Amino acid sequence: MGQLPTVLDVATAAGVSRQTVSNVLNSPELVRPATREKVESAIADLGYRPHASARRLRTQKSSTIGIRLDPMTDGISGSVLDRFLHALTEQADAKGLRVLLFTATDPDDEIRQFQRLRDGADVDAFVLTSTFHGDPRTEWLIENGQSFVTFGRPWGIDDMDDPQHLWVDVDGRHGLREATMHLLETGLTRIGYIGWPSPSGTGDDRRLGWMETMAKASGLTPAEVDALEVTAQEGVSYGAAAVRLLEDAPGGVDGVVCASDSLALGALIGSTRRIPIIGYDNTPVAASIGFSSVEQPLDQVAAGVLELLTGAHGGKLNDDTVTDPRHRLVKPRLVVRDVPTLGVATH
Amino acid sequence: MGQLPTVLDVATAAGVSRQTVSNVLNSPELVRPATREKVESAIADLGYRPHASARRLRTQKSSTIGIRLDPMTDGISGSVLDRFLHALTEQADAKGLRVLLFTATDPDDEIRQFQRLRDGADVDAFVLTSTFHGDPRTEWLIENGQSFVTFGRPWGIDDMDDPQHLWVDVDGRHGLREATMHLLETGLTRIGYIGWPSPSGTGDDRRLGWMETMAKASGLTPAEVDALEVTAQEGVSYGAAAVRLLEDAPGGVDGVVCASDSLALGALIGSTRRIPIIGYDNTPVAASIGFSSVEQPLDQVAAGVLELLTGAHGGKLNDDTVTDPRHRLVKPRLVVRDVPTLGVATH
DNA sequence: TGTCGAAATTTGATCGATCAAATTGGATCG
DNA sequence: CGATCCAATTTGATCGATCAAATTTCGACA
Repeated sequence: MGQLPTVLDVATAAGVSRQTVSNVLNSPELVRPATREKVESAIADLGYRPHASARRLRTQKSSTIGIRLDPMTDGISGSVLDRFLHALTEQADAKGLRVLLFTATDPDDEIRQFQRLRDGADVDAFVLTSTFHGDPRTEWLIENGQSFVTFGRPWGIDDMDDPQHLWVDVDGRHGLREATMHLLETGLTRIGYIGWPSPSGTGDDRRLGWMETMAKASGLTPAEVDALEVTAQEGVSYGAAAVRLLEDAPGGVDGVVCASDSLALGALIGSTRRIPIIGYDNTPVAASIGFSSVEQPLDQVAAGVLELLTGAHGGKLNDDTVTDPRHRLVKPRLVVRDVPTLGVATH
Repeated sequence: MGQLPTVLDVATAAGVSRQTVSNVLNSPELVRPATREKVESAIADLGYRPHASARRLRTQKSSTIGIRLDPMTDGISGSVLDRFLHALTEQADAKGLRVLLFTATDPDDEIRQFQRLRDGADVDAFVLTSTFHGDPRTEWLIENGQSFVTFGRPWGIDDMDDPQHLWVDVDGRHGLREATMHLLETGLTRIGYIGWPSPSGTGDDRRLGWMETMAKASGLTPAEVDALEVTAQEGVSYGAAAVRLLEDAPGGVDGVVCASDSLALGALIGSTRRIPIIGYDNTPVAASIGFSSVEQPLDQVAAGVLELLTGAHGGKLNDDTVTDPRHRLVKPRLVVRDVPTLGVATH
């Protein structure tokens, strides 16, 4: 009860040497099956667990991933990071990796944290979220040879195919194609779009999905399609204002797809007619209120991140092994729900 | 560029020994000011950072706190854990502590994780959230002499004052007193309550706040007050159904306070008259839609947790030092917002 | 000025694991 | 049957820091 067992205790119990125990753990193929079994049962008997810090000191690896906890992406979609974090932690666990959190007030501060965590050998890779155009963080990480993967494409034109930049992202364009197509298939024609002002990497990508679907399958003229787009800042009240614009315009709208659940919720609240509205992110709000939304497959994103991180190049480029692609683009899924009866009493 | 500097490098540069450098870092009072300055400037020059794993190996402490990431407290209030986590990480950082995440599928699995993390010397304390009556986790932690603090009181009658159990919690009763009083002060009388079915530690506590305020300040008879309470499961649709019950009952209601924002949102949606409704948690949804809600001071909770953890007894009981209280009860704050115009077009 | 005790600093050992090199044991083959 | 080679295992050294004990320096005081 007093002391935790060490490799030496296990070795003694199994009648072998330290190193053999270590080998059973790290390179089982070097150990004869009979020996391995002896050691394994000794490990089980003593309840031995390797001492993480000792191992890290020796190997100079931490088996830990650092991720910044955003200062609450305030608004409704904060839960996306939350769910991603959960998926990441769960799957990292399964691979023997730990997830360490940190916070930062701004990108420069975040870089300072990178430095601190790297120097302390606390983490050996980082996962970045909410990347943006010309992000100084990825630049720093690349320059300093740090392993990292971003959740989100680098939106700068040049960076997108930078072989040193590993990324995983969700194909928002595909998501909005699905959403738009879904409404068109129910017989509606004039599908509006409420999105964020350009330029916005993610926003422009989603918008494109709506636009190309409308061009192809709505039967409207390009000018008519253009008139069905409204841009609004992120936020429920902006969504409400936007939907009114669409409804009051000549021709009106039959349905609306939005760049976010916040906008969709606003649209739902602001709408005077009961038209179907589709959001993005499938947040708990969408589920609670009951409107359709595009769901990001965050477990697939997490899996992708870990694959890239632990893959052949271990997050670092290795010029000759160009087997795996250096990024993953996963497809979101439309979750269809009935139009909710917002603000209308049922009795 | 190649190697990170170690204590020895710093010592050489400053013309002192390893241990002196170590002392400057850990027990500055042992070092003469002149020497300390020399060492400090050497540290700055070389950009030295102590190697966390080496230190942990030697001291047998990890300076790391483990916290379980809940499997998405699905519903709207998930963001509470999120915000708590953020506050905790931020303040832990400031104290040189790290926050390590883990997940678990059920309490037993969580106990297995405790064991794993303890044995690997990965963490030296745990923070538990969502504790419940007769929680096996706290039992295990106490039995095994593990440091921990819970966010949430132990609701079992016996456990509440268990000196081995450190906890921090939010005074929900106070929060509902404030909310109820606020509505009474605006001249309303019949304030209804939508809460969770008993027994529910948190729920019963909040309900009490409403009840005692009504008894004292509403001028209604106990029977009349009783009639203003409706219990509902957590969830938007249940909140909507509950508010209808209240409105349709003889006498109706002038306003409603709820045990959660989900219920409040439901009440808002389900309500046919435009009565003020107050939620609990001040989630992003409350802020977006714009209804009043009771906000938990999560940064104070985080601060309390860390104080207890790093305090005199370091999270572990030390029978003779009974100076600090072993728990903190912090007061929430009512965030007042105008009644939203849900589902009513403004033009 | 010399002595003594406290303060400041240094040296040697250690935490628990893995790496690198050395050693042992077996099977193969001329 | 003995030399050779490969597989399996062991031994010694090390990662970077702190602890414990030994040593030096310093200041006060007789």
